[in-house]
Amino acid sequence: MMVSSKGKYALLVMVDLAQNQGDGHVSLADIAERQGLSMKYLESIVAILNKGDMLQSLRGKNGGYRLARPASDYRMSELLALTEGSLAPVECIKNNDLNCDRAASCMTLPLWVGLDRAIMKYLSTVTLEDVINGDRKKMLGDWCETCEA
Amino acid sequence: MMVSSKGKYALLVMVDLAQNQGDGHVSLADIAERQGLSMKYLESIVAILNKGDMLQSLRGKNGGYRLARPASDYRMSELLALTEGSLAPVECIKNNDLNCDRAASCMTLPLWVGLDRAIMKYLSTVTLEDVINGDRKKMLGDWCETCEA
DNA sequence: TAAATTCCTATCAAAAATATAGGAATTATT
DNA sequence: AATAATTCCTATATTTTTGATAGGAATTTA
Repeated sequence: MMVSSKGKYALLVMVDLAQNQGDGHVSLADIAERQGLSMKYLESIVAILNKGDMLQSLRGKNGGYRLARPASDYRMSELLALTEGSLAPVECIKNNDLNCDRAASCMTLPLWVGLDRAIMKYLSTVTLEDVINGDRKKMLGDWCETCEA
Repeated sequence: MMVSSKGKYALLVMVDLAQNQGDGHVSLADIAERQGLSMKYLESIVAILNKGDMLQSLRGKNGGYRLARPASDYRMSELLALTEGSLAPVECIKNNDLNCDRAASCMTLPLWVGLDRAIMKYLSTVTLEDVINGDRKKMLGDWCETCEA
Protein backbone atom coordinates (compact mmCIF):
# COMPACT_ATOMS: atom_id res chain seq x y z
CA MET A 1 0.00 0.00 0.00
CA MET A 2 2.93 2.32 -0.46
CA VAL A 3 3.21 5.10 -3.00
CA SER A 4 6.33 4.43 -5.08
CA SER A 5 9.20 6.85 -5.47
CA LYS A 6 7.90 7.56 -8.92
CA GLY A 7 4.75 9.03 -7.46
CA LYS A 8 6.54 10.86 -4.69
CA TYR A 9 9.20 12.30 -6.97
CA ALA A 10 6.65 13.24 -9.61
CA LEU A 11 4.80 15.32 -7.07
CA LEU A 12 8.04 16.96 -5.95
CA VAL A 13 8.75 17.85 -9.57
CA MET A 14 5.32 19.38 -10.02
CA VAL A 15 5.68 21.41 -6.84
CA ASP A 16 9.15 22.53 -7.82
CA LEU A 17 7.92 23.66 -11.22
CA ALA A 18 5.01 25.54 -9.79
CA GLN A 19 7.33 27.36 -7.45
CA ASN A 20 10.14 28.05 -9.86
CA GLN A 21 8.95 28.19 -13.43
CA GLY A 22 7.97 31.84 -13.45
CA ASP A 23 7.27 32.54 -17.09
CA GLY A 24 10.06 30.32 -18.42
CA HIS A 25 11.14 26.73 -18.33
CA VAL A 26 13.02 24.88 -15.60
CA SER A 27 15.74 22.35 -16.39
CA LEU A 28 15.80 18.91 -14.86
CA ALA A 29 19.29 19.56 -13.59
CA ASP A 30 17.98 22.43 -11.49
CA ILE A 31 15.08 20.42 -10.15
CA ALA A 32 17.28 17.45 -9.34
CA GLU A 33 19.72 19.62 -7.45
CA ARG A 34 17.07 21.50 -5.49
CA GLN A 35 15.22 18.33 -4.56
CA GLY A 36 18.34 16.28 -3.96
CA LEU A 37 17.38 13.60 -6.46
CA SER A 38 19.17 11.85 -9.29
CA MET A 39 18.64 13.73 -12.52
CA LYS A 40 18.89 10.58 -14.60
CA TYR A 41 16.16 8.92 -12.61
CA LEU A 42 13.99 12.01 -12.79
CA GLU A 43 14.26 11.83 -16.57
CA SER A 44 12.26 8.63 -16.63
CA ILE A 45 9.63 10.08 -14.34
CA VAL A 46 9.30 13.32 -16.23
CA ALA A 47 8.87 11.31 -19.42
CA ILE A 48 5.70 9.84 -17.96
CA LEU A 49 4.42 13.25 -16.91
CA ASN A 50 5.22 14.62 -20.32
CA LYS A 51 3.43 11.90 -22.23
CA GLY A 52 0.50 12.28 -19.86
CA ASP A 53 0.12 15.92 -20.86
CA MET A 54 1.02 17.17 -17.42
CA LEU A 55 3.99 19.18 -18.65
CA GLN A 56 5.19 21.24 -21.56
CA SER A 57 8.79 20.71 -22.53
CA LEU A 58 11.27 22.78 -24.49
CA ARG A 59 14.38 21.17 -25.88
CA GLY A 60 17.77 22.72 -26.44
CA LYS A 61 19.67 25.38 -24.62
CA ASN A 62 17.66 27.21 -21.97
CA GLY A 63 15.08 24.49 -22.40
CA GLY A 64 13.30 22.64 -19.65
CA TYR A 65 9.82 21.97 -18.41
CA ARG A 66 6.83 23.91 -17.20
CA LEU A 67 3.35 23.03 -16.06
CA ALA A 68 0.88 22.51 -18.87
CA ARG A 69 -1.96 24.13 -16.90
CA PRO A 70 -2.61 26.22 -13.80
CA ALA A 71 -1.80 24.37 -10.60
CA SER A 72 -5.45 24.33 -9.59
CA ASP A 73 -6.19 22.10 -12.58
CA TYR A 74 -4.19 19.13 -11.35
CA ARG A 75 -5.95 16.74 -9.04
CA MET A 76 -3.75 14.46 -7.00
CA SER A 77 -5.83 11.51 -8.17
CA GLU A 78 -4.90 12.24 -11.76
CA LEU A 79 -1.23 12.74 -11.02
CA LEU A 80 -0.86 9.60 -8.95
CA ALA A 81 -2.97 7.41 -11.21
CA LEU A 82 -0.65 8.42 -14.03
CA THR A 83 2.64 7.79 -12.26
CA GLU A 84 1.55 4.71 -10.33
CA GLY A 85 -0.18 3.20 -13.34
CA SER A 86 -3.40 2.95 -11.39
CA LEU A 87 -4.66 3.74 -7.93
CA ALA A 88 -6.67 0.55 -7.53
CA PRO A 89 -5.65 -1.27 -4.34
CA VAL A 90 -6.14 -4.69 -5.95
CA GLU A 91 -5.65 -6.06 -9.43
CA CYS A 92 -9.27 -7.11 -9.79
CA ILE A 93 -10.63 -3.59 -9.99
CA LYS A 94 -8.12 -2.01 -12.33
CA ASN A 95 -9.42 -0.38 -15.49
CA ASN A 96 -12.77 0.08 -13.83
CA ASP A 97 -13.33 -3.56 -14.67
CA LEU A 98 -13.77 -6.68 -12.58
CA ASN A 99 -11.19 -8.94 -14.16
CA CYS A 100 -11.46 -11.93 -11.87
CA ASP A 101 -13.64 -14.94 -12.55
CA ARG A 102 -14.59 -15.28 -8.91
CA ALA A 103 -15.75 -11.69 -8.62
CA ALA A 104 -19.42 -12.65 -8.39
CA SER A 105 -18.93 -14.79 -5.30
CA CYS A 106 -16.02 -12.91 -3.75
CA MET A 107 -16.83 -11.75 -0.22
CA THR A 108 -13.87 -9.42 -0.09
CA LEU A 109 -14.40 -7.51 -3.31
CA PRO A 110 -16.79 -4.88 -1.87
CA LEU A 111 -14.14 -3.98 0.70
CA TRP A 112 -11.56 -3.32 -2.00
CA VAL A 113 -14.03 -1.35 -4.06
CA GLY A 114 -14.95 0.71 -1.01
CA LEU A 115 -11.30 1.33 -0.24
CA ASP A 116 -10.68 2.37 -3.81
CA ARG A 117 -13.54 4.85 -3.62
CA ALA A 118 -12.30 6.27 -0.33
CA ILE A 119 -8.83 6.82 -1.75
CA MET A 120 -10.17 8.34 -4.95
CA LYS A 121 -12.51 10.58 -3.04
CA TYR A 122 -9.72 12.01 -0.95
CA LEU A 123 -7.16 12.40 -3.71
CA SER A 124 -9.58 14.01 -6.12
CA THR A 125 -10.38 16.79 -3.68
CA VAL A 126 -6.77 17.90 -3.38
CA THR A 127 -5.14 19.88 -6.17
CA LEU A 128 -1.55 20.84 -6.82
CA GLU A 129 -2.50 24.36 -5.82
CA ASP A 130 -3.63 23.10 -2.42
CA VAL A 131 -0.28 21.38 -1.93
CA ILE A 132 1.67 24.48 -2.89
CA ASN A 133 -0.43 26.65 -0.63
CA GLY A 134 0.09 24.21 2.22
CA ASP A 135 -3.68 24.19 2.65
CA ARG A 136 -3.86 22.09 5.78
CA LYS A 137 -7.59 22.49 6.14
CA LYS A 138 -8.06 20.94 2.72
CA MET A 139 -5.47 18.21 3.11
CA LEU A 140 -5.86 17.29 6.76
CA GLY A 141 -9.48 18.24 7.33
CA ASP A 142 -10.66 17.19 10.76
CA TRP A 143 -7.19 16.01 11.66
CA CYS A 144 -5.67 19.44 11.34
CA GLU A 145 -4.94 20.66 14.82
CA THR A 146 -3.98 24.18 13.85
CA CYS A 147 -7.18 24.75 11.87
CA GLU A 148 -10.27 26.27 13.41
CA ALA A 149 -13.46 24.27 13.54
CA MET B 1 -0.53 1.54 -3.79
CA MET B 2 -1.52 -2.10 -4.10
CA VAL B 3 -2.49 -4.41 -1.25
CA SER B 4 -0.15 -7.41 -1.39
CA SER B 5 -1.30 -11.00 -1.68
CA LYS B 6 -0.44 -11.37 1.96
CA GLY B 7 -3.16 -8.92 2.88
CA LYS B 8 -5.66 -10.29 0.40
CA TYR B 9 -5.05 -13.91 1.38
CA ALA B 10 -5.11 -13.07 5.08
CA LEU B 11 -8.56 -11.62 4.69
CA LEU B 12 -9.71 -14.66 2.75
CA VAL B 13 -8.44 -16.85 5.58
CA MET B 14 -10.30 -14.82 8.16
CA VAL B 15 -13.51 -14.96 6.14
CA ASP B 16 -13.10 -18.69 5.59
CA LEU B 17 -12.61 -19.28 9.28
CA ALA B 18 -15.61 -17.22 10.25
CA GLN B 19 -17.73 -19.19 7.84
CA ASN B 20 -16.40 -22.65 8.60
CA GLN B 21 -15.00 -22.90 12.09
CA GLY B 22 -18.26 -23.71 13.83
CA ASP B 23 -17.15 -24.63 17.35
CA GLY B 24 -13.98 -26.41 16.26
CA HIS B 25 -10.78 -25.67 14.41
CA VAL B 26 -10.17 -25.54 10.68
CA SER B 27 -7.01 -26.94 9.11
CA LEU B 28 -4.91 -24.95 6.68
CA ALA B 29 -5.26 -27.74 4.15
CA ASP B 30 -9.01 -27.23 4.11
CA ILE B 31 -8.73 -23.48 3.78
CA ALA B 32 -6.13 -23.73 1.04
CA GLU B 33 -8.30 -26.10 -0.95
CA ARG B 34 -11.50 -24.08 -0.56
CA GLN B 35 -9.78 -20.82 -1.46
CA GLY B 36 -7.64 -22.32 -4.19
CA LEU B 37 -4.38 -21.14 -2.62
CA SER B 38 -1.07 -22.80 -1.84
CA MET B 39 -1.12 -24.24 1.64
CA LYS B 40 2.60 -23.71 2.09
CA TYR B 41 2.29 -20.05 1.29
CA LEU B 42 -0.70 -19.69 3.58
CA GLU B 43 1.43 -21.07 6.40
CA SER B 44 3.61 -18.00 6.34
CA ILE B 45 0.62 -15.70 6.31
CA VAL B 46 -1.18 -17.48 9.11
CA ALA B 47 2.00 -17.29 11.16
CA ILE B 48 1.70 -13.50 11.05
CA LEU B 49 -1.96 -13.61 12.02
CA ASN B 50 -1.20 -16.00 14.82
CA LYS B 51 1.61 -13.94 16.29
CA GLY B 52 -0.61 -10.90 16.00
CA ASP B 53 -3.22 -12.52 18.23
CA MET B 54 -5.77 -12.69 15.46
CA LEU B 55 -6.10 -16.47 15.66
CA GLN B 56 -6.06 -19.34 18.09
CA SER B 57 -4.25 -22.43 16.90
CA LEU B 58 -4.36 -26.06 17.92
CA ARG B 59 -1.55 -28.38 16.92
CA GLY B 60 -1.70 -32.08 16.21
CA LYS B 61 -4.34 -34.26 14.71
CA ASN B 62 -7.69 -32.53 14.26
CA GLY B 63 -5.88 -29.31 14.96
CA GLY B 64 -6.20 -26.09 13.03
CA TYR B 65 -7.12 -22.49 13.53
CA ARG B 66 -10.06 -20.46 14.70
CA LEU B 67 -10.76 -16.79 15.22
CA ALA B 68 -9.50 -15.43 18.50
CA ARG B 69 -12.52 -13.15 18.88
CA PRO B 70 -15.96 -12.49 17.46
CA ALA B 71 -15.87 -11.28 13.85
CA SER B 72 -17.21 -7.88 14.86
CA ASP B 73 -14.03 -7.29 16.85
CA TYR B 74 -11.71 -7.23 13.88
CA ARG B 75 -11.32 -3.94 12.08
CA MET B 76 -9.92 -4.08 8.58
CA SER B 77 -7.38 -1.43 9.55
CA GLU B 78 -5.95 -3.72 12.20
CA LEU B 79 -5.86 -6.76 9.95
CA LEU B 80 -4.22 -4.99 7.04
CA ALA B 81 -1.77 -3.03 9.15
CA LEU B 82 -0.61 -6.33 10.59
CA THR B 83 -0.21 -8.20 7.33
CA GLU B 84 1.12 -5.31 5.28
CA GLY B 85 3.49 -4.21 8.02
CA SER B 86 1.93 -0.77 8.00
CA LEU B 87 -0.76 1.09 6.14
CA ALA B 88 1.22 4.29 5.77
CA PRO B 89 1.40 5.30 2.11
CA VAL B 90 4.93 6.66 2.49
CA GLU B 91 7.93 5.69 4.58
CA CYS B 92 8.12 9.04 6.32
CA ILE B 93 4.95 8.56 8.35
CA LYS B 94 5.42 4.99 9.52
CA ASN B 95 5.34 4.31 13.23
CA ASN B 96 3.33 7.45 13.73
CA ASP B 97 6.64 9.22 13.45
CA LEU B 98 8.09 11.67 10.98
CA ASN B 99 11.38 9.98 10.19
CA CYS B 100 12.63 12.31 7.51
CA ASP B 101 14.97 15.21 8.12
CA ARG B 102 13.20 17.38 5.58
CA ALA B 103 9.77 16.87 7.13
CA ALA B 104 9.59 20.40 8.47
CA SER B 105 9.93 22.00 5.05
CA CYS B 106 8.30 19.26 2.98
CA MET B 107 5.38 20.61 0.97
CA THR B 108 4.09 17.15 0.13
CA LEU B 109 3.97 15.67 3.60
CA PRO B 110 0.50 16.97 4.52
CA LEU B 111 -0.91 15.25 1.45
CA TRP B 112 0.51 11.90 2.52
CA VAL B 113 -0.70 12.39 6.06
CA GLY B 114 -4.15 13.29 4.79
CA LEU B 115 -4.18 10.24 2.53
CA ASP B 116 -3.12 8.07 5.43
CA ARG B 117 -5.95 9.42 7.53
CA ALA B 118 -8.49 8.88 4.77
CA ILE B 119 -7.41 5.26 4.35
CA MET B 120 -7.38 4.62 8.09
CA LYS B 121 -10.78 6.24 8.49
CA TYR B 122 -12.35 3.98 5.91
CA LEU B 123 -10.67 0.76 6.97
CA SER B 124 -11.37 1.26 10.64
CA THR B 125 -15.09 1.52 10.05
CA VAL B 126 -15.31 -1.88 8.37
CA THR B 127 -15.17 -5.04 10.45
CA LEU B 128 -14.78 -8.68 9.52
CA GLU B 129 -18.42 -9.11 10.39
CA ASP B 130 -19.38 -6.49 7.81
CA VAL B 131 -17.39 -8.35 5.18
CA ILE B 132 -19.01 -11.66 6.01
CA ASN B 133 -22.45 -10.11 5.98
CA GLY B 134 -21.72 -8.50 2.63
CA ASP B 135 -22.81 -5.22 4.16
CA ARG B 136 -22.71 -3.08 1.04
CA LYS B 137 -24.10 -0.03 2.77
CA LYS B 138 -21.20 -0.09 5.18
CA MET B 139 -18.51 -0.93 2.65
CA LEU B 140 -19.68 1.03 -0.36
CA GLY B 141 -21.62 3.82 1.32
CA ASP B 142 -22.73 6.41 -1.20
CA TRP B 143 -21.37 4.33 -4.04
CA CYS B 144 -23.69 1.44 -3.38
CA GLU B 145 -26.29 1.48 -6.11
CA THR B 146 -28.49 -1.20 -4.63
CA CYS B 147 -28.73 0.55 -1.27
CA GLU B 148 -31.52 2.97 -0.45
CA ALA B 149 -30.71 6.52 0.46
C1' DT C 1 2.65 -46.07 17.30
C1' DA C 2 0.70 -43.76 13.41
C1' DA C 3 -1.47 -40.02 11.30
C1' DA C 4 -2.47 -35.30 10.97
C1' DT C 5 -1.48 -31.23 11.96
C1' DT C 6 1.02 -26.65 13.39
C1' DC C 7 5.46 -24.59 13.64
C1' DC C 8 10.11 -23.23 12.26
C1' DT C 9 13.93 -22.11 9.21
C1' DA C 10 15.94 -21.81 5.02
C1' DT C 11 15.88 -21.13 0.29
C1' DC C 12 14.46 -20.01 -4.35
C1' DA C 13 12.58 -17.67 -8.39
C1' DA C 14 10.28 -14.05 -10.52
C1' DA C 15 8.91 -9.57 -10.71
C1' DA C 16 9.08 -4.84 -9.69
C1' DA C 17 11.36 -0.80 -8.16
C1' DT C 18 15.17 2.07 -8.32
C1' DA C 19 18.88 3.81 -10.66
C1' DT C 20 22.61 4.44 -14.17
C1' DA C 21 24.83 4.97 -18.93
C1' DG C 22 25.51 6.57 -23.46
C1' DG C 23 24.39 9.01 -26.98
C1' DA C 24 20.98 11.19 -30.59
C1' DA C 25 18.16 15.21 -31.53
C1' DT C 26 17.11 19.91 -30.74
C1' DT C 27 17.66 24.77 -29.71
C1' DA C 28 19.68 29.30 -28.18
C1' DT C 29 23.60 31.91 -28.10
C1' DT C 30 27.84 33.54 -29.61
C1' DA D 1 28.99 27.71 -38.18
C1' DA D 2 30.24 26.20 -33.81
C1' DT D 3 29.34 25.34 -29.10
C1' DA D 4 26.96 24.40 -25.08
C1' DA D 5 22.86 23.08 -22.83
C1' DT D 6 19.24 20.69 -22.86
C1' DT D 7 15.37 17.08 -23.78
C1' DC D 8 14.63 12.56 -25.56
C1' DC D 9 15.32 7.64 -26.33
C1' DT D 10 16.91 2.95 -25.45
C1' DA D 11 19.25 -0.22 -23.01
C1' DT D 12 21.07 -2.17 -18.95
C1' DA D 13 22.30 -2.89 -14.14
C1' DT D 14 21.29 -3.32 -9.29
C1' DT D 15 18.56 -3.96 -5.38
C1' DT D 16 14.49 -5.04 -3.01
C1' DT D 17 10.15 -7.15 -2.53
C1' DT D 18 6.92 -10.52 -3.46
C1' DG D 19 5.31 -14.86 -3.94
C1' DA D 20 6.20 -19.44 -3.38
C1' DT D 21 8.45 -23.92 -2.14
C1' DA D 22 10.98 -27.53 0.75
C1' DG D 23 12.07 -30.32 4.56
C1' DG D 24 11.57 -31.58 8.76
C1' DA D 25 10.78 -30.85 14.06
C1' DA D 26 7.19 -30.62 17.56
C1' DT D 27 2.62 -31.60 19.07
C1' DT D 28 -1.71 -33.89 19.61
C1' DT D 29 -5.36 -37.32 18.89
C1' DA D 30 -6.84 -41.82 18.32
